Amino acid sequence: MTAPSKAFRSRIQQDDIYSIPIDDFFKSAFSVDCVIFGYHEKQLKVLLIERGTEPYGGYWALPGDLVYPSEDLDAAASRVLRDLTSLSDITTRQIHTFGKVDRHPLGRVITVAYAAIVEIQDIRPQASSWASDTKWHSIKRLPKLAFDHKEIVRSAYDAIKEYARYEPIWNEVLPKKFTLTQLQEFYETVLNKAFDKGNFRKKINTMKFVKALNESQKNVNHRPSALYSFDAKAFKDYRESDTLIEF
Amino acid sequence: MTAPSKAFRSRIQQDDIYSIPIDDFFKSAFSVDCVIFGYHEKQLKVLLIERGTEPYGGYWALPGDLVYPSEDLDAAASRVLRDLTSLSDITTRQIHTFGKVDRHPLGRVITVAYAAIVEIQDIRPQASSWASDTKWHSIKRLPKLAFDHKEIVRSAYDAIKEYARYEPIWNEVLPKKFTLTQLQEFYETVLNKAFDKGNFRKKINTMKFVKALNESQKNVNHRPSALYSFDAKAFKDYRESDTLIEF
DNA sequence: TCAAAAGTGTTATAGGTACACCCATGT
DNA sequence: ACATGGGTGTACCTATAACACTTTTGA
Repeated sequence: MTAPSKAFRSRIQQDDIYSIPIDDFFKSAFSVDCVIFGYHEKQLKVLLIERGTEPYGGYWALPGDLVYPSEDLDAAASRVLRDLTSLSDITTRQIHTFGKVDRHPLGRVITVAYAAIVEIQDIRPQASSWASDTKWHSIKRLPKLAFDHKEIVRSAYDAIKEYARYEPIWNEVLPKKFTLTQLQEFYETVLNKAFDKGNFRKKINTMKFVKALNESQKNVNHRPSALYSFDAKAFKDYRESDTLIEF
Repeated sequence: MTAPSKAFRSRIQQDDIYSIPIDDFFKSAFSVDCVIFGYHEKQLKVLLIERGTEPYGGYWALPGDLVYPSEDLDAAASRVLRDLTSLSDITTRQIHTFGKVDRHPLGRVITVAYAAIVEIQDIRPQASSWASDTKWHSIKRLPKLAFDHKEIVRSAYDAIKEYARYEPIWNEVLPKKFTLTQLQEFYETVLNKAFDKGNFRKKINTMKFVKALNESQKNVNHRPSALYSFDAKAFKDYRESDTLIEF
């Protein structure tokens, strides 16, 4: 890609900005930042990287990168996620775009925030090629973060709670076969809210896309739990119906 | 603002993109596009401008503009809205950011979509300084749109429906004193769904922030309706409680 | 037989849906 | 008196919440 063509620069210009040299509009950049939530046994965490360089050297920050000139925005988010976790096929959800003038001390950079949720055990720590140090931090006790990343995390956390209420995001985290207790613990952790066991199970029973298997746990020192799985086809049907269940 | 400093360009660069000249990251621009919904008497419309120049000359498009180098993102959206409608103090809501590589035929431009809703009667048509022609189009019958603007409108429409379910956005559109029928018509129009009169009124009665006034309509050839108004203080209390009402 | 967790049942209340009916005003 | 929209009441049904109870396993 070469410099923006004269045609591009004149065509894209609007009448009332004639007083500002058009080149100034090309002194900005855009990035993606990923809020990667990690779930494991009633713990919700966020994957942060430690910055090696200024600005905010030594601070913890969200993994992110500039978007390649010939790379779709969503693809950039998937790439950051993949480089850091070695996981592809993870659903990333665009959350919000942050564009305050002074949010980056060295220039004008707007950033598009994405969120994803993974099972912590599925990830080899330090798998990234470019993050100097990475660590899972409990969502409840975050360190000081670089840039406006605290605000980005807060926003992504709110968003993931909304997603959890309407979509089976637990399918991205729980094992293929899971127990209802595991499912309840997931909801309780993410939504930070306790549910009554009986009522929870009644509600799950109304969800046709949570299918009981003819299997149960083995070698537990209590009554073994029945195992359930996510039924993608039933979920598709449910999506197309108009009776939506929420938490 | 001058060209990005060497320091900025080297600091912002990440290790794994060394193969791409850093200058290429500054050949892009970002814009805001506004989906301005207009409501008036059971009609929901979108304000479009006619493009005078290529690309997409003659097409209808969303009002939008490049973001000024020293302008916050949200401020840019407010500016576009204000220039076109002469209205300030309108709530704009960021919807989504569109960043496909090929979405702008003349270069790499990502755009942040914002939505707003206004009362059509509040606007002097053609009030804009830079839009060659502007027109309200019914949400149900949109013309061919420039760029990916169809997708943006779709996305904003979905978002405004969600907002309507949880927030009193009718307060941005209905007169200070309104009737319950007007309120019901607003919901029916925006959500594209009919409600039972009695049940609707029962639900509204549970909302403490819709306050009955001791006034009624005058000079109507039927039983005059009681007038209601939005109670900002009661709404604040409601927001801080945990029992949220939705449609 | 005990601990631990799975799993079920009962009851009360709140909220949603459908629908019928009455009311106040101008013409 | 009638057309027009405003406004209310009831009966039914479903969803939710609180809570007590029974069941199955390994140790």
